Amino acid sequence: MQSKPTTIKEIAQLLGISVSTVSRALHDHPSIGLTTRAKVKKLAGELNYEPNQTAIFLQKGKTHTIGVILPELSEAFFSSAISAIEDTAYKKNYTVLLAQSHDDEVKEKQLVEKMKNHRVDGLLVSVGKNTSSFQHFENLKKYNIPVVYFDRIPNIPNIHYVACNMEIGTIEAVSFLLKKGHRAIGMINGPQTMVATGERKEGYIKAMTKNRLKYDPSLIVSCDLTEEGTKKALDDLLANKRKPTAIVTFNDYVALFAIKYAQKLNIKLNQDLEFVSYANLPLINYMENIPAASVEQFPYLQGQKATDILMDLLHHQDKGSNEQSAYYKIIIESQLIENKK
Amino acid sequence: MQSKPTTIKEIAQLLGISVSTVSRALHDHPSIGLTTRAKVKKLAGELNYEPNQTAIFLQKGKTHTIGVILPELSEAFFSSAISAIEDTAYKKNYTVLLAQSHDDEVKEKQLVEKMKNHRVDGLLVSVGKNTSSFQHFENLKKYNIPVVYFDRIPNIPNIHYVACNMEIGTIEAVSFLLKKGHRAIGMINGPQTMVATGERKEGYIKAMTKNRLKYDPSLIVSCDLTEEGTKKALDDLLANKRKPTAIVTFNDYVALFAIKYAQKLNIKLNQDLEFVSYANLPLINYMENIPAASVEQFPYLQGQKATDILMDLLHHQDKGSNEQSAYYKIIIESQLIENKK
DNA sequence: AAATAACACGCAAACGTTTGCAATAGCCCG
DNA sequence: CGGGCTATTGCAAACGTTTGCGTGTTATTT
Repeated sequence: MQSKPTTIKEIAQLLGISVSTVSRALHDHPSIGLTTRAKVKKLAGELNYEPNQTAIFLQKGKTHTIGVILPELSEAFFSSAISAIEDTAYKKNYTVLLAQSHDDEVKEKQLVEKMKNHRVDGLLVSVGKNTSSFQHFENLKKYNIPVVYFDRIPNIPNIHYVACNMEIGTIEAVSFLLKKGHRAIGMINGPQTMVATGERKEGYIKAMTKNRLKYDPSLIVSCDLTEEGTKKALDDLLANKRKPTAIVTFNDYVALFAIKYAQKLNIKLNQDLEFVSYANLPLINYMENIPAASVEQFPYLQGQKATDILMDLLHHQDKGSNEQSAYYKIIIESQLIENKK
Repeated sequence: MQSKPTTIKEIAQLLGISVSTVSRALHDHPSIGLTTRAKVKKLAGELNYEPNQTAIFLQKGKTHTIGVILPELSEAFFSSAISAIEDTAYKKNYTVLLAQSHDDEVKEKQLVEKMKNHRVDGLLVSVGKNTSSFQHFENLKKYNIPVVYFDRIPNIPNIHYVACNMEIGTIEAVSFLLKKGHRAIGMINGPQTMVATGERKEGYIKAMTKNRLKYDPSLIVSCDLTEEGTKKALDDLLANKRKPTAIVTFNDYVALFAIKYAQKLNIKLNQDLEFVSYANLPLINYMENIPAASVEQFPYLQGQKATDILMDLLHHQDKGSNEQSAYYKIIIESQLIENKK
């Protein structure tokens, strides 16, 4: 009962014709007669013939498969991105090979090797936060495997990437609060080491100066993004000589920690203290007490764009050959979204 | 500069020996002399030789790849599960091919075909909530592609699966509410088509009878798991002649929809109405108004076990041949977790 | 009616690897 | 010194496709 899948060879034998004819008939090659074509297709249908992709891969040197390497599948941002990637790839008839680095540089390197051995046509990467060398990715160029980075991109030249710029969104966020009358606006920012922390700070300052307001450094505090750290940061801000009436937080997790803590301190939300955050969590839709607005980073869109770029690269790599000094550098502007309550 | 990957053939040519010798040398075949073996390995190292998996796949008929089909990658439960699957597969040197059905039966069927064409060695499946026929999965048996179902399992015999039994958790959940003094306990259940719906209902009934209480069918309502459906279900329950003081909801999404709606109706949470739910969302930790308790379903563990089973099947399928009437049926007991607020 | 074009199909190589079998060499032993 | 053995290596088929080229048949042209 354990039937092996039908092969082109069997069809050929059964019909008394050659394999090449069968192959061509199946592909509607013009040089095959209509009657033969019909016969072949009929039998193929009856035998439930499905081409063996591995054989085609070997023959064509293309696998119609793209690899995805990212830090953590279970993080909301990435699971949303991978969802987009899979959707987009599926539409173009590509399959996705998945792997997570857990922010481990060594594992990341192994995964690149593995992807190469599996002969993926291209790679989508969001680099681990500890990754310092990007040679393992750069090596792929030699093998003509294009790489598109997204969200967490390496700081090196000559790469394709799509990322989200936090500055604009931050300016919008601060402006939003200013327009609502707030003047003392606090910020619970991330660790100094992260690029995103700098972008947020810059955005904050630009928004203030654009509105001819003085920038008060004491209103920006760092935070390690844990619940405890958030509490401490909020305490600091509330103890400031200029007590903020609104706070921009590094991300939704921090915002929710802060909101929870503020409630415990009997602070009236959206009255004594208003929050604006960065949307890492799609789940915010399900909640009652949420930041008044969020800076959206569009994980789904990022995944989609990155995949589109990769597809484009895959379909044009034969032509432009070595002259292709053009690199995709897509910046998605973050955008403030007012949360409906 | 665009070097093609090194092949075994090139190594053979460079060394003036045959490909078979190279192949065997690389695999430490005993019949190859030590000196040749060393020479081959040295050159292979220098040329950065990596075996072409697609060729090996074709030759061996095995791809060392497992397919995963699940409804929605961006749902917390599944992203946690896929994370476990990838981790476990990685340890056994397998790669995972990923696809989401979006609960669309037609797409699910296409994906099965695609997986088959890609010659995955085995399949991990969580079926879509509307899937009514499972023939597309059953067909894989003929091709000797083992399937392990997890979480959302079809109600058919002779399959391998790992699932979480909702009954125990539900009994615990209802008992928890009874102990708190509730007598009119409502349940917003899922669609009748899902196995999990039945289990919840059974658990509910058992908990009631165990406590010598009468089971009132009007207190259990179905729901399509959407926000609108949830509102309607809650309306129904609140209009019941015996108005419930506590409600068990099908999952956290439903719970949060219900909680949001209840607040809009000015119902005092944890006072007029208490909720218990099933934990699909790790993010519930970040929120203020949450169900009093949740039934944990261990997505990571489920993914892990399912992958282990599949690995086991893959490594023993040659032997037992057709005598294997033994099917893995792993039940993970759900467990009530009281949410700290 | 002969030359030519158009059509339909088959042959065989190629993709990179594995592996059963054959072949060669060197060696020991009688 | 020849027979047999072992240790090493090569040959070639196989996995399932695709595709350039060649060939035979039929239809069209002048």
